[in-house]
Amino acid sequence: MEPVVFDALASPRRREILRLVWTEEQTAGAIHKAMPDVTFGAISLQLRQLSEAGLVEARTESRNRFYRARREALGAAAEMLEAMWGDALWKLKLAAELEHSRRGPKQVEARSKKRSKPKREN
Amino acid sequence: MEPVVFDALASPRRREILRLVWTEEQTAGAIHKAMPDVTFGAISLQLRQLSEAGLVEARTESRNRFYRARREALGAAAEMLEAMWGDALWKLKLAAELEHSRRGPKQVEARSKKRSKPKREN
DNA sequence: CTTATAATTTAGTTTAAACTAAAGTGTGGT
DNA sequence: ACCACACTTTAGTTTAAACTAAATTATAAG
Repeated sequence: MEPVVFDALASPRRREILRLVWTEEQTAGAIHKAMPDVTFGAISLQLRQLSEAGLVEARTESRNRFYRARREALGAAAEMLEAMWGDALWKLKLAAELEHSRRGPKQVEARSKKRSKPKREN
Repeated sequence: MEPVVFDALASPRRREILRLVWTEEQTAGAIHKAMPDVTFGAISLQLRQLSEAGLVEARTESRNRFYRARREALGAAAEMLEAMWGDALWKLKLAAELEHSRRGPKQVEARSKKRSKPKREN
């Protein structure tokens, strides 16, 4: 077991991404839609880390990028994760951990929403 | 598997402490002697974290405190750790990770050494 | 060519983890 | 009573991780 795996699994965000791509591949966008409390950029950065740790692999199809877990790279950790997701309270614990591990500036609002035609003054 | 276990194992320092108390109990002092790159206080804090995570237990005997791993609390993680320590390069990787995960002020010298009789001016 | 969509990358911000130094606690020896 | 020893705790410092916002890349479609 490579030490880098421990680092990758230390983050509740990355563990949740792993769960989402555990049994079937998902696009980066779909993963983001499942975790709308952070920006798309944040998800992309975590996907990069998982990828570099060898815990997920990606495939490009037109404009989409599909990710899936490399379960064979996780060894005994796969059992740990599945045991965790089997816990009736895992979702509650995840929420608490995500809250705790937050860093950086808080999101200003529910994200700008790009007012339809602000092109007035130019 | 409790999420707190992933957090505890994320630190190379804590993983190394676990290794030291894996097969036989060790005093806090002995653990510190094995990791003289940090202060006794730093070791004590990490032992507290491991203790609160349920990964070690302690017993007091006169002025000493003996710690040992609670391997039964680690489940599949025990295999992961042993697999890691079986890697021929684990010691090298540990050193790199310890260096990387350092925080806080650098140690001023090789630690004061308390000059024998500085009581001159008073 | 232009615009929209999907995703990545870059630069900058916030926060908790890992530390140090020093003070505190408790036990044992003289 | 005092001091040394073994260890823990507290207060304060440094740093990387996790984020945001914005710029960028790349593909597709009118």
